[in-house]
Amino acid sequence: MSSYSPGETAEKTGFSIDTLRYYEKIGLLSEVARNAAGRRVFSDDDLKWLSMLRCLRETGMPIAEMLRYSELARGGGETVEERLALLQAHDERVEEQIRRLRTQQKQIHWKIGLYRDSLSEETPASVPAAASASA
Amino acid sequence: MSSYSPGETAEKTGFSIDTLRYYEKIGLLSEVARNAAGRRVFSDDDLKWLSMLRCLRETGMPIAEMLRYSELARGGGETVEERLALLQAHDERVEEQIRRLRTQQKQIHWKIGLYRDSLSEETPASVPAAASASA
DNA sequence: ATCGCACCTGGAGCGCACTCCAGGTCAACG
DNA sequence: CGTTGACCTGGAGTGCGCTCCAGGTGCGAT
Repeated sequence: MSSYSPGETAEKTGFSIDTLRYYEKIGLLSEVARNAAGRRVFSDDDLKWLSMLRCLRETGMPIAEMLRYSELARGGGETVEERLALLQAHDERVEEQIRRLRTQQKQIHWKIGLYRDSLSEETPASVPAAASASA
Repeated sequence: MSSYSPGETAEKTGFSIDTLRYYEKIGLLSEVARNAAGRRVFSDDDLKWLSMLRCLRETGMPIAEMLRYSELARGGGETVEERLALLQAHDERVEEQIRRLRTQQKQIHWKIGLYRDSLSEETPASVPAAASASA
């Protein structure tokens, strides 16, 4: 197997058909092949590329930068250094993102702790041990 | 000290003055105090609340849900359970977010590795050992 | 007195990343 | 031969979260 209808591609990549068309239109996807009827035919390479796009997208890379990356990727071997630099910069942002999430998660955990405490202080007189018994 | 001008507040919280006004308008900030001239005067409590909002926002909680949380917070002690549940649910999403980022980061690292390899294969004839020597 | 400045208001505008729509084509199925 | 369904196009619309703007006010410094 090596070619996929738009529907299959949407299903496999998690992008909607509309998004696939949109990505092609703005140049993230460089001229997808067509069959006799003018319908898109995605290749295995397209799927691989889409999976890379998905990864970049979900880690928060803006479309403009993915576009830059796509252009480089089309540019052949001379652009490898620049692509490397771009990915490394992005990787650092992802790292930073994770660090921040963890820091903020601590704040959330602390708040959750406060709420837990305030709930356990509230029980003494009110409920005669209704719900929540053992762990 | 215990009261802050809009400008100070913006500086300390990282929200723009416009955003502070917007948050008050939509109800994330419940009637900020005013001085004689009608200008906002933020309290220490406001700053604490804003820091919580910032934390939720940056971990990806949509405004609609922060709104729900704000309403609960205004609702007094009876809403503690619900606030707890809300934060716990959010915490799980944050956890999931971190997991996904890490997974995707692996894909990025792998790609970076490919680029590194393809660069080191390119050197043999060209450069006579210019940059990058040890380590 | 008047200037500059930080702030006020209501409402319009923006950037991003899609998402939806109307109207049309083609292939296959009954 | 008619209908269905997946797909096509260009372009308009959407949702989110701000951000900007015009026009105005009050206060301290010159």
